[in-house]
Amino acid sequence: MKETKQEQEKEISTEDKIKEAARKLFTQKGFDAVRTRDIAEEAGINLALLNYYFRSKQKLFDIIMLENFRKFLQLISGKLLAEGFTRDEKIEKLVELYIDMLIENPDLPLFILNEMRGNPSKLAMEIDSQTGVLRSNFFKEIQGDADGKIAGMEPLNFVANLIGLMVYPFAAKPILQWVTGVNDDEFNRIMQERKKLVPVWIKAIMQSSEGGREAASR
Amino acid sequence: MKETKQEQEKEISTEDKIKEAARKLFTQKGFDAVRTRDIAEEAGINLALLNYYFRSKQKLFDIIMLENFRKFLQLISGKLLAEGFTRDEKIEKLVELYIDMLIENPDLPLFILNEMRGNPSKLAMEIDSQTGVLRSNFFKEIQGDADGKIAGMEPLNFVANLIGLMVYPFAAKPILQWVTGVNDDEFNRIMQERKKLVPVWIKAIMQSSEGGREAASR
DNA sequence: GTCTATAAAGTGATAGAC
DNA sequence: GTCTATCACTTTATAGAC
Repeated sequence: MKETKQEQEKEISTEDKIKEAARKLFTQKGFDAVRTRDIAEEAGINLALLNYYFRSKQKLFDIIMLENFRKFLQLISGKLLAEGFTRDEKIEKLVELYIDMLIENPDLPLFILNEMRGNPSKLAMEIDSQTGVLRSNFFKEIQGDADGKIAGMEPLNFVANLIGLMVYPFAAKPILQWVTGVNDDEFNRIMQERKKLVPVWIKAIMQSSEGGREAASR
Repeated sequence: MKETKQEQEKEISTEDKIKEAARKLFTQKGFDAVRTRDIAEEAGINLALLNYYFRSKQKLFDIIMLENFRKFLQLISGKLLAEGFTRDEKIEKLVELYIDMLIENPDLPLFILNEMRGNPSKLAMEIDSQTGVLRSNFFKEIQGDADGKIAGMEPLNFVANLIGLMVYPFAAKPILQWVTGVNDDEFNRIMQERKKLVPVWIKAIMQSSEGGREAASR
């Protein structure tokens, strides 16, 4: 019989089918815009099964949300930053890992930005405990100056610039494609190039900010 | 009688009260997350009046959406760019105007990003005709090179970097505040400073990208 | 585990009195 | 113009048969 373990080509449990359908839709459209019926249809199962496996739409969403946050934060909190690399090397590796992840998950940035808008503190604590990232970790690893600044910049500016240069093109992908007429393949090619470019730009920004204090560093 | 034109302190028409309540809620939370009842309550009026003045929730949303887009695009399409300024001057003025606008309307970026995700082309054409911005205008004014690049960069990279450095801190405001522990006042102070910093950073980025082709421009 | 049928609550919109 | 009451429909969630 063809009833063994691989019926057609992939054997996915019903629970996972629902979860994957939910991940896709929730990440793309957010909690309110998705109906449980959409998820059931996308998963190819009956509506009642959703409540059988996950107690409610909200609980299913919470699971997806936590996993999405973890995916987004694990790179920042990763051991990478703790190894023996220089600051520039840390930035180079972080950018490469991050942009690769973003090419695979282009909807993640907007999802995160939207979720953080609503419940920053409530979510944040949950995430902190789940991922083990104390929010100061990132800074310790990236080396602040004696006055708490990074290369002469406000920490907020440094983080905003670094994360923004990585994340913003993905959050604004439709706008940028509309403005520039770039198609999906070209977009991904440009993002690949940005893996090398963003670290260069970040260094240029840091040098322009450091300029005022120490005339020559080498 | 106290029934003249200024009863308590401000005389706002019911229609405008509804519109302002709708603008606030729609811009903050998006179409799906807002109930018509929320708008009515926020406006301090009855639910039925919403449908009396605006035929439906959707029509009310469309009005807000168009106004939000116009606010976001008018600076890019403004006459500023067409005056006799140099490229650097154009960037300086654009950044200053933009960040001032964003400080006044911090929810605008996320709203725009979310709306553009769904219906880029449909919306885009509507906007184009409403605002009179052909999407190429911005590039003409900002001076591309002979090969279509801007200071040696892909146009998409130039736009993403420029807009991203202005917009991203506002889109990610809660995250950045959580990570850095910065309060609202400090955040706004840093954004004020960014009006001067972003142009400097953009120039640093352009120089690092131009480096490969022309050794010295001055 | 999976389905159909339906309950229970929410939500946009309108009718009609004032 | 503004209100109350209510309709019509959607949506989440569950009960119960198989």
